[in-house]
Amino acid sequence: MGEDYSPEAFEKVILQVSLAERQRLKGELDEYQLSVPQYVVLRALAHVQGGLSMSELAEAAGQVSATMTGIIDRLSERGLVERKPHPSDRRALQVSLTAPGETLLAQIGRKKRLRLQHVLKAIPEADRRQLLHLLHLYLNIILNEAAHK
Amino acid sequence: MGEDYSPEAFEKVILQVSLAERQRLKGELDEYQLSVPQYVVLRALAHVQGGLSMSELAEAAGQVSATMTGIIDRLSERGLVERKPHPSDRRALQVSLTAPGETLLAQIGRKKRLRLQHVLKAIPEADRRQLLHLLHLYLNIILNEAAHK
DNA sequence: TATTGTTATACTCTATAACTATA
DNA sequence: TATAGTTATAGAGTATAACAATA
Repeated sequence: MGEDYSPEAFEKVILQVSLAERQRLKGELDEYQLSVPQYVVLRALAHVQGGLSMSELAEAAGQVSATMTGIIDRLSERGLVERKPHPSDRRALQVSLTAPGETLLAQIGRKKRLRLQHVLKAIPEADRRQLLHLLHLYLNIILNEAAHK
Repeated sequence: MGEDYSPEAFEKVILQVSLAERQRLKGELDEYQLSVPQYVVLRALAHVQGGLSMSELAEAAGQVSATMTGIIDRLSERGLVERKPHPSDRRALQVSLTAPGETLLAQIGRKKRLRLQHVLKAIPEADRRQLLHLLHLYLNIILNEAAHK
């Protein structure tokens, strides 16, 4: 209430939220020795039957495939993901979570959920719903805009 | 309206917004050959009379001072910031924006404002105000939590 | 010819440990 | 002794260009 409403104010708070969330995520992942890009990849692979190709992963993470090679190298050295041949295209690979990868992801999810419940307790229920709704709205707009670039 | 309300849904949308915003920011900064951490530093220095010390900058950007040395090295090679001796403590420095640094920051600000106005047009005015309000609320909670760690 | 993925290369960010100059 | 900042070192992420294998 009483905030200055302007594009500048909006831009500033969005930037701060984005930076603070990433900082916090990095801190949460520290204990698992996972980087943010590695976590993004693990999440992208969750619940995807048959896995994703390297180029699909690169696309999902907003990176170039040469970058993804390195990320998957490190994740697969740790046994969290695996590269399998693509059934019909011999140029391509199918990357998927291993059992330990799924277990780790579930463990991180539980921890994040607990922490978030604690944060959300500080927001009245009606506001929580409203915030979730507006964030979806905002996300759809910026994703749509990004797609049209 | 009608979104699934749950900590999982909340966590997911916050993560997506945070990642998408950073991605977009990176894209916007590309044309100025600035990285996100460099931009964060320039912003931290804006409107700060007399500048900040290396350790204050590191604190503001959530990094260790050895990291900040490199970031400031690159920004000052480009003439966007400068290191001056601290007036009373001969161990410390005062880092501040140069005139070109201020000009560049203002230029980026104009561009970001134009783009954001375009995005915000897609959100009804009442929702914009509400979203801004709720983002401030959320930001205060997570910053507060981070400070108590 | 075009696409999939990797390798080679170069640069930025990141942290830790060791160091210097000063407080 | 403690603090401010840098250097040395190592590793991760990032992009571009060149490449091999396959489509």
